[in-house]
Amino acid sequence: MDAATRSAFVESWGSMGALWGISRSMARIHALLLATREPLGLEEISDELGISRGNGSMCLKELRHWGVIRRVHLTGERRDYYIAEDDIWSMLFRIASERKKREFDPALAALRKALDSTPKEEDLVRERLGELEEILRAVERVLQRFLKSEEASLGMLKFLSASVPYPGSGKEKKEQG
Amino acid sequence: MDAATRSAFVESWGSMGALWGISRSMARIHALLLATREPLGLEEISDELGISRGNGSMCLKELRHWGVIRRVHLTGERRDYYIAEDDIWSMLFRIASERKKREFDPALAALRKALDSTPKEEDLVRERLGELEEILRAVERVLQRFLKSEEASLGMLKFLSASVPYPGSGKEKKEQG
DNA sequence: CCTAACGTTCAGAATGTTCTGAACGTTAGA
DNA sequence: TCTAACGTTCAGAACATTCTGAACGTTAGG
Repeated sequence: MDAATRSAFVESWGSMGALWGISRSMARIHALLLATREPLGLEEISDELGISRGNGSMCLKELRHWGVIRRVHLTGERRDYYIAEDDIWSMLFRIASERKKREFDPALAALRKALDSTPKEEDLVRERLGELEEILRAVERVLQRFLKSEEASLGMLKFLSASVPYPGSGKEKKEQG
Repeated sequence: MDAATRSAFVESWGSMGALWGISRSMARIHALLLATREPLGLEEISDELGISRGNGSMCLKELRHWGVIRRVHLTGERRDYYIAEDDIWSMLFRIASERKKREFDPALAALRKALDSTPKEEDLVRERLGELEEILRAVERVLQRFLKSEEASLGMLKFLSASVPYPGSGKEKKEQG
């Protein structure tokens, strides 16, 4: 891979970090390690990306915490080196789980409480909050099924992308309790 | 609905704004309008939420732009009033479409380019980037199908939440070109 | 024991995002 | 025409996030 392409990949992946909610630097380091066969040390990484050692150190720590990179030791070398783990899916999965718990669940709970305490005569409000609750409940169910198991979810994703019989114009079935 | 509950709902919805990528104030205004039967004016909204008129004005404009609130005029009143539209789904749908286009698509394109220009002998890197590409391609297909039509997508969501035959342990089918 | 190479931490700097409020334009009514 | 009520805008303030780099702890080798 030529330098320009590698750089483009690193930067794009860095930008997309915002989509998962991880910082630019973290995402760039991850991308660099993904795109490099040899283990890299802190200094190399920081120099290559033009960031400070301190920042690099913190990002590497956090990436290890997410389980997406691994620290390795080369014989005869004192430094720590890092390589990307193979399970990229793991990171996406964990971040999704975390965000659901921290951002989605509390909002849904508050919505339900608001709906409960809305008096009968508030027709319009009940209808609106009810519609919203229905949507979010559906989202929640999908997420629950999807986030149940890290392995299964990847299979589901691939399955869904290929062949789910979405209801084109037929009516919906219900099989679930 | 009592004041405390309404307030809790408004604040939770505000926090969840981050999940869709809209600002706290915008989300809070939207929540307030959802939870109120009567149309509200700029001044009432700003006072209730403790934000400036300027900010309120801008948020209302943007919310109108997303099509999730509507400006109404009360006879004999000079002020503009606002009420929530019923299609909350619309906002979620449009934001999702926009973010896919702006954040997801470029990253996938860069990844594909990186993969193309990775020489054959870089086994490990090709494998890693290949896995990532496979995941993102699956995500893209799901998003494409899902974001095709605003109406259909809501039906899909509810369908998926209830009865999709995810591949428990069977093998995947392919029907798509 | 001393030194140099290295990793880590965190206070404060830099940057990015959101909000405020004063200035301005518009309109209805006097 | 003038005034007051209203909506809008945007420069800069306030705030939040991310990054830097100096200080520090640890360890290997001398």
